Amino acid sequence: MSGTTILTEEVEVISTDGLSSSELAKLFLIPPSRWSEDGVFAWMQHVCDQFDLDTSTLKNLHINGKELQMLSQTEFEKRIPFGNILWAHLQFLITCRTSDNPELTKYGMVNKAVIPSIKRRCNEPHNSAGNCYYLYEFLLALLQDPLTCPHLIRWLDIKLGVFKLMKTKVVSWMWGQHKKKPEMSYETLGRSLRYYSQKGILRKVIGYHLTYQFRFLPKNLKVVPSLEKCSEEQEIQGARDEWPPCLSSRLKAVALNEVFPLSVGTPNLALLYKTVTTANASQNTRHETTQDIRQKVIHVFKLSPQGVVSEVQLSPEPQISRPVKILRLSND
DNA sequence: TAGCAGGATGTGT
DNA sequence: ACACATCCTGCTA
Repeated sequence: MSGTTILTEEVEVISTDGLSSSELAKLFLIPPSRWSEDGVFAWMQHVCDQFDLDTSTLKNLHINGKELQMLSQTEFEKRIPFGNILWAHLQFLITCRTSDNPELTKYGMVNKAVIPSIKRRCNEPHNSAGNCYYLYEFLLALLQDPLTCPHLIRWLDIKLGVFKLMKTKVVSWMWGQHKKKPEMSYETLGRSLRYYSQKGILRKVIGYHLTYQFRFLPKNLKVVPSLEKCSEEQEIQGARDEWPPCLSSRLKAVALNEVFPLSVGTPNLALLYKTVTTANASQNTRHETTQDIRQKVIHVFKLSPQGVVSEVQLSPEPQISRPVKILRLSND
């Protein structure tokens, strides 16, 4: 698809390889039944791209939105490549448009239909466990989905892996749907996040509500450009203002030069942070500077997958020369 | 009132 | 065993 393409009767967009996020946003504002063939193709391409699916099989598929919506689920899954995923996503879009929940509509909320499509990631190689979809993966998926990021959850500092939950109730609800726990609340979800702090997967950013830091990120992290309209720009700026550069630099100083990538064996990533310096750490941490800690963390990370988890805790005021407390956590 | 920390215990795989 | 889910007490902004 190239040049100017009419995606619907109303929306004209310029596209080369797929649509920009703003173009997608326009497309999603139109009922799927009114999408042109190119509109349907753009949507499919977007969804496939989100889930790393091969889009080559879509090129010879000539179907418009009206025809698409007339298909039963069985017909849809038979005719359309990755039909189960695309079906789920289509139902999600339709539900968004017709939901009587104003908040869900406003934020393009995810109906449970979208969850199976996210589940697709369970089949990826880095997940060796059978029932493998962890909360942190779920959050990462939301952070990479323009339907949920930045409305429900957003990066405050993507290089450092710092993110904020914008709509705790909705995100918790989604997690509950995924886990078939309709009573899921942020209180419960938050408890799980605190377990992640113990395991070294996340770090709570102290002094910032609903703000956490991934200690590892996937190499192929998809960055979602903002889909917000002008009316929401102030809200976005507000969120940015809550994350001053000075805090970024402090986190950087005490934590890592960069957020380490999640690599093969993601479910065991906590092990990556374990260190062989158990004895040394217990004796020598009282007068360490942040620079010492950073060096140690990097060193330890490179050294060994065995040992204890080190957790650096920040105080509200930056005092670089002051000793920093290290919480040592061990499964022993 | 909501967010947060973390202990105890239950549940499903 | 693991990864939560639930419930709880207590603290803080």
